[in-house]
Order: sequence, then structure tokens, then C-alpha cells
Amino acid sequence: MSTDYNFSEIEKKWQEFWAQNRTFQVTEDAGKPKFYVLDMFPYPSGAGLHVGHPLGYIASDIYSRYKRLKGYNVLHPMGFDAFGLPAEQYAVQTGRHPAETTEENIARYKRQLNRIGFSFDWSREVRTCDPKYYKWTQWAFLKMFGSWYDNSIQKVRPIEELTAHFSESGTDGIDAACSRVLSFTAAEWNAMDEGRRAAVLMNYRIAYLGETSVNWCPQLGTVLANDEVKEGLSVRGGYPVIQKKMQQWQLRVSAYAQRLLDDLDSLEWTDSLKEMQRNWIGRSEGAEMIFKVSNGENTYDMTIFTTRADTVFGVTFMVLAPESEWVPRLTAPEMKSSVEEYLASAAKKTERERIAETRQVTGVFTGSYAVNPITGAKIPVWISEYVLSGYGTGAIMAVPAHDSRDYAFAKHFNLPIVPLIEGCDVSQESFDAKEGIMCNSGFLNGMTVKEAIPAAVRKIQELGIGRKKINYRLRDAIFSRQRYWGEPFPIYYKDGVATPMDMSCLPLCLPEIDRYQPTESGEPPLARAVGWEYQGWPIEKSTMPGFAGSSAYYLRYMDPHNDSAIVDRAKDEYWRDVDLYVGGTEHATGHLIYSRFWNKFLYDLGYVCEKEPFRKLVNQGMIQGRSNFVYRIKGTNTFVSYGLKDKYETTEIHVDVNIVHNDRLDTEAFRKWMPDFATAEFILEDGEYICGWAVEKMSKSMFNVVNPDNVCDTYGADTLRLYEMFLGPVEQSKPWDTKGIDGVHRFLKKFWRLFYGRDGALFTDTPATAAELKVLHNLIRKVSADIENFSMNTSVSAFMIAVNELTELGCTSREILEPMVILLSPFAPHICEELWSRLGHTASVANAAFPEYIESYTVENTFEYPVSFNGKTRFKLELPKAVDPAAAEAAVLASPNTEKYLAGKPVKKIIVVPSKIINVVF
RNA sequence: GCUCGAGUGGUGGAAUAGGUAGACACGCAGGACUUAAAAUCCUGUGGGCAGCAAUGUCCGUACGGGUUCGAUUCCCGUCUCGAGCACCA
Repeated sequence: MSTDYNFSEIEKKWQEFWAQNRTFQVTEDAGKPKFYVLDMFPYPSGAGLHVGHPLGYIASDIYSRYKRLKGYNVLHPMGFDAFGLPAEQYAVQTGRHPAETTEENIARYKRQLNRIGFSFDWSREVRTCDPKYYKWTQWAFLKMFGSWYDNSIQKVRPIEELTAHFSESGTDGIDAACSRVLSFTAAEWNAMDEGRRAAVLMNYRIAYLGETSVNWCPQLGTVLANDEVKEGLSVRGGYPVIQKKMQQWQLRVSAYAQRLLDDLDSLEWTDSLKEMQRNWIGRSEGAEMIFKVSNGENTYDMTIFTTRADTVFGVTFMVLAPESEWVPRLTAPEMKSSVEEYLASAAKKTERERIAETRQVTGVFTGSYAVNPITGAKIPVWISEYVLSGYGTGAIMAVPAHDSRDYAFAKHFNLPIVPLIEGCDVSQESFDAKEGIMCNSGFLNGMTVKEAIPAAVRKIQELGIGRKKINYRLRDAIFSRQRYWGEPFPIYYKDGVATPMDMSCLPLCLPEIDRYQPTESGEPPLARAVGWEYQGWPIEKSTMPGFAGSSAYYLRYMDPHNDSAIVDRAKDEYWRDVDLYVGGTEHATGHLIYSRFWNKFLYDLGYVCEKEPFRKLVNQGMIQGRSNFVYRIKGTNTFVSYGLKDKYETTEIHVDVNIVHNDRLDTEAFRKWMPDFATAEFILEDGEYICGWAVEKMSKSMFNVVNPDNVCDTYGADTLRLYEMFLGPVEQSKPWDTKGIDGVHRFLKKFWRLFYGRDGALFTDTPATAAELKVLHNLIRKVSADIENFSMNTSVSAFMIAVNELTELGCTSREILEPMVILLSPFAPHICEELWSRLGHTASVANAAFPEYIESYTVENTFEYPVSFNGKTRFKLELPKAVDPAAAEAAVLASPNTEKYLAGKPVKKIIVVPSKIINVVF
């Protein structure tokens, strides 16, 4: 048996051992407390893993292994978010089936992950593109299609209960989340034909088909959700996005807005993440107010939303969103052509252009007028882009004196501005602050703004022209994607009416098609599928978005092979929810909202037992790339070292970081790297070529991608794991910098040498000394506290200190070394398994028990020493044994601050080291 | 513009409840072992001043104030960086 630390042999051996012995497979065990540790499952991209990906996985794996040692039954699964755009785009280019490339990518990912020694229970693996998995995505969709949200009990109910109510009493007594408020009697309902009823019900379903303004990305040929668009460009690909009205499947997430907001308080998430979700939900309290509007022939009631009901006396015009349904009704004949021209120009703009022209004022007059319900004044109705159709009612009352957007509009089109707050100057800009005393405002005069807002709301409520209203920014999620590689909708169109398939039809498998691009007529790829029909009727041709499959995957891990339920009730009641969820912050307003919504929906229907899916959430930081540069002297093939480059005219060239070590270039490897450089010459400094560097995104084009496989080859997985933790706090973003990896590797070698010297085993059965026990127990305390707090980086330091100390003490005692192996095993599992077995154990170290911390081994041996001051015993010194009490007393009394310490305050203790006071506790 | 978060040596970063700032590691410098290299080990390493020296002393956690016997930590203001939202009425 080798006495050297041969990591590659050890790591291979134990990875095989874990797989063969199914060491990390778990089942429900009522005798043990459960703990569910989840990583955000990866999208298996063609590029494979780089060192940034495993950061969170390593931290969660340490946590899982630690909890296992602590006696918990730990569920720690992994799977793949396997539907998605890149595989499909690759298919469009190459004609290869996305399933094929996805399969290959998953195999590569699994191989890479397993090399790092994660304790995943692979028997529970899920893949979103597997029909056995997406059966339950489709199932949930059908459940949503068959449900409505009852606002009065804040809960979802089966749609049959709504139809029963309709046939008995119409819409009377119904307070439902809906696309638009409808009102009809039972008789009217009963007289409707099937098609009409279907249309009415669509207004209430949680999953519904509706016309909406969507983010359309022409280059991708698909619709995108709000969180898939950043700054007017698609997150995937960075293509421009335009607004387009389309008939789309949507999820009525907005029904859950208040609950999604309220339940945030119960979660152990970072404040910043909760804040992000709060902003995204965007609750705002205000009022709805009805304005009479007239196009000259007819008069209508138009409802608007405002948070400043108090400013109603200053409304000098109204504004409609260009997409508002009021526009056609209120456009006067003589204004028709200019309105149409304006609408056309607004529709043509991309989202990005709209943002770029943010402060440019545009708009057009409709020719119609509204009546201010309080003052009776006749005010013009305009159309402008600055009003959004998706928020409130898509129409506003404009108060230019107290809203900067209305102000800009009024100035531009020369509309009147009426100030409503005493002493405010609106000649240059609006006065938006909610402070001051009201004036020019009838019954509100003399009140402060804070008083006036509720007073105005009360008044309009009395007059029956409005009511208190809470609005949310959160919109319904658009659920259709015009592409191939996603879950098909189990919906067919019977006489044009969207009809759900029977549950027994699930899974509805994705059909084969010959090509993956949209059809020539612009239909989604599924239009190419031959026989894509159900009982002779056409099946829905769009597919579900990426977030569909990732919204409930944590539930399937609890019971991944169940074909008759999304999760067995007993298993759900055992595993309940995710105790620790680790993943990137980029999912804050996407996946993490959708998942919470999805879970709440299933909770309402009684399929799951917890209101919230993810109890504690940790956001790991991104690992950026650290690029290296070489400097070629212009017009030559000679490269000059970093420190000398200013003496020449050079071009900076990215060089593969894998042939650079500690910023020193491996010149031989460089010559072999690319044919162009085969004859490269170098100007060195001190015999070495020093490279320049910069922090950039980790990407192939910058040659700064570091593959974890390479690190495992050179240093081993245990070093990689420790180093990623050592780099800094898990939550923090930082560049991958291999400087320092040697230090961590050196630590593992030192650790090994505690057990094995040059001539064989060192460990003995001699009892531990007091000093050794102190080192061990301090470490136990430190490491458990650190892991619980997720500060793995300081744990690694603590290990280094402990190993140095034990080395210095010449520790060989099994009594110390065995617990050390257990302690380190979550961080560096392979070396610990090996040492554990060499210590004579046959079971995996993963099945050991975490050593208990015994305080008496570590407490400082201190004693109290009374100090008299001015003849009285005034305070006590808590002194370490090593300190001379007389010297300490002298130091305290001599301290110029002692008088201040004693000034009227009782002193509890003073901690002293020779000649210096360090700690006074009152 | 609004909302969060963060600014500590040459570098990554420590400092649990306000109590010896800079742990640990990298890098650097010097040394040991070696024919040599690699590996390994030891010593030093925030800055200024004084001293042959052990050492002493002052300044130091973005900047300016405040609270406190004592502030990297708490409070107010400023600057810089990062993240998110962005015409949300």
C-alpha cells in the first residue's frame, strides 16, 4: 500500500465505491429527521462544465455530507433542465435531433460532475425532456386549465364549481381573478352555446388562452416572458424584441400576487432577493376612478387607476396606452388618420428603441373628451406611449403639476397645468413629492397630502365613482413558445375551441419532425408534424416555456418514478420542502416566482403539504474568467514579457489560461498551441515570460475557460473542492485565479502526512494529549458553526491551522486523527475515505457520526481576581491562567482610562493580557 | 431616476454580540536540505519614524462627521463600485 498521497488513484477508487455501494441513495425513514438540499439543476449546454458551475454544488455537497454525519436523512438529488433553445438552434443548423445532442451533453455533464465527487442520489435523477417527467408538467397544466381563483377565500377551486355557480346565479357573488370583469345572469349563462361558455370560462382559468401584448423576438421566432427580456433584448442570444399582440397561453400568476408577497416574510432568503421579488410583484395601493368619456355620439364609463386620488382637481387631460381597447372607440372620425399613423409608428418600434427614447414625448389627440367626475370639467383624451397597456387599466388621469411624466407631456402639447399644493412652483418642473398642504382642491383644501389621499378615496367611494384598489405590477406569465424543443400542450381545438385532453392521454409525447425551423407561413415547428391531431382535431402547435419543466422538479425528486401521482402523499409529507436551495440570483424574478406560484397552486388543490417550496435559499456568486495576455511586437513573431512591453509597440493577444501558471507562460506549450506561434520567439524577464491579465466573463473566445477536469487531473477533485471554497464566500462573485491552488493542495499533502510518513503508517493508539484535544475540539466547534453559516472559506482556513498545529505537536493519536478525517470528509471526501479505510474501517466515512464538541477540552483556564480601587473591591478581572494577577492588576490601575471605566458604571469584567487591557465588559 | 449590497496590505480574503485589525493562503525576500532541479521545511513581510538589536512609537479598514472608555463593526452625510428595476400613474 502506497504511503504517498496519490489522489488520482484514490479518487477513482472511491468514486467507483460510492457508485457500486449506492452510498448516497436515500429512502424515507421515519426514524430520522429529513433534510432536503437542492441545487438548481443545470441546463446541459454543449460547452460542458467550467470551474464556475460547481461552486454552488460544492458548497451544497459539503452541507449535505455534513448533515448526513449529523444524523439527518439527506435528500440531495441532481437532474437536468434539458428542454431549451440552444439544443433547438443547434438542431436547426445541423439537422440533428435535439434529444440526441441533449443526451450527449447530459452524459458529459454527469461524467464531469461525478469526477468532483458529489454525493448525489443519481437514482432520483430527473430530466425535463423525459416524457415520464413531462407527463407531470402537462398534468399540472391541465389542472391549471381546470381551475379558477376565488378571491373571496384566496384559493384556487375546480372550474366545475364555477360553472355550477353560473348556472344557478350567474356572476352574482363571484369574486374571481379574471382577465376582465364580466356580469351575466344564470339565465344568460344557461342560454349560451358551448363556444360562448368556453370563451367565458377562459376569462377565469388559471391557465388560459388570451390575446395579449407579448415580447416577440423575430430572430428567435418566438414569444418571450418578461424575465427573458433584459433591456429590450432577448436574454438568450441578445436579439431585439418587439411588442406584438398575439393569442397566447398564459398562467394567471397575478391571482397569487398578494400571497407571493406575504409569504416572502416566512422565508430565509437574503433581503436583497426578497426585495427583488417585492419589486417585481410591485404592490401599489391606490384607487380606481370612473370617468365619463364621450366620442360625441356615445358616452362610456372609463375606469382608471391612480395612487394619487387627492390630485383629482388637477386632472387636465386623460391618456390612453396605444394598445388600449378604448382607442378605437374614442377616436373621433376627424382624428382617425393621425391616430392610425401614431399607432403604426408606436407598434413598429422595438422595445429597445422605446427605452432609448425614454424622455422623448410623443402622443396624439383622440378628438374625444372626458368629464372630471369631481369638478365636472371637460378634458381632452390623448394617446401616448408613456402609458402602458399592461398596468392598471391602460388609461390614466393626467395631473401634470404633480407627475413628471404628465408634466413633460403637458409642456410638449401645451396643456394646462394646475398646481394643487400650497407654495409649490411648477413653472420649471412638476412637484411629485407626497408632502405639503392641498389648495385649489375643493373639499381637500387645507389637508396635508397624507390626509387628502384617503379623504379623496372616501369621497369617490361615497359618490359611487370609484373605490379603493390595490394594483400589482406582476403580470400573468406568457406560457406559449413557438418552438419545438419543449413540452407539447395537451390541448386540441375542437371546432376551434381549446379543449383539454383526458389525463389518460398523458404524457403527450413530442412528435418527430423533419426540420426544426418554423414553417414558411410562420407557424411553429410542430406544424410540420404529420398527424399532430387528436380524434381528428388539430393539437396545439406551440410548446411550453423553459420554466414549465423547472417549476416543480423539486417535487419529483421526492418520488421520481411514480407514474400515478406527481408525488406520493406520504413521501411528500416526509420530505415536505427544500430545506436548503442553492443557485444563482439570475432566477430571482423568473424560476423562483414561477416555482412558488406552481407550488401554491398545487397546495391549494391539496397535492402538496407546504405553502412554500424553498425554505432557505443561498445565492452563489458567479465565477468570472481571468484572462491572460501575451504581447506580440508588431509585425514580428516575437513576444515580449509583460514588464518589458512598454519598450515596444505590441499587440495584446489572449492566450489560453491553461498554458499559463501563476501568470508565467509555458513557452513550449505556447508554440504548440497554435500553428502561427510554432516559431514564436520570446523576450523574457528573469528567465520567465510574464503574462498580463484581466477579469472578464468566462468564455471560449477569451481563452479563459478552465475545465474542472483539468484541475482534477493536476491536483485532484479534493483540491478543486477545497480551493473553490477557499476562494472566498460562496455568495460572492470572484474571478477564477489559480494562484493559491498550490497552497490548498499542500494542505492536503500535510494532512496525509499526519497519517503517513516516508516509512509508513504513523498513527498510533496512544491517548491524545490535552493540547491535541484542544486543537481538535476547537476545530469541531469552528467547522460546525461555519458550515451552518455557509462560510466554508473560513472552515478551510481553520483546517489548515489545525493541521499545522497537530503537525507541530507531533500528533499521531488515533483518538485525534479519526475525528479529523470525519470533520474533513464533507470538504475532501476522497482522501478522507481512503484514510478512513486505512484506519481500519470498512463502512464509508459518510456513514460515520460527526464528532461531538466537548467544551471542557477547549475553555481557557481562567479565574476571577478581585481588584480594589480606592479601598473598595470595585471589579473583577477574568484572567487567563498564564497571566500574573499582580501584573494585571497593576496594569489596570495604571491605565489612564480606569477612572473613566469606573465613572458611575458597574464593571462586569476586564480581560487582561500582561501589560495591556484588552477587553472591558460593562 | 428608484431599490438593495459592498469598499480592509502587493493579491484572495479573516475578525461569531462594539474589544489586541490584517487570521489563513498566495506572492515576494532570505535561509536549510540537494551536484542540481523539483518537492519539502524554516524565518520575515501594512506604512512611517527611532534603534546594532530585542523593541519602542505614531498613522492606518473609501472620505468627512457623530455616539462610546473603545468603532472595520452602530448612526448621519459624501464619493466609488456591483446587482436589480426602469415611463408601473
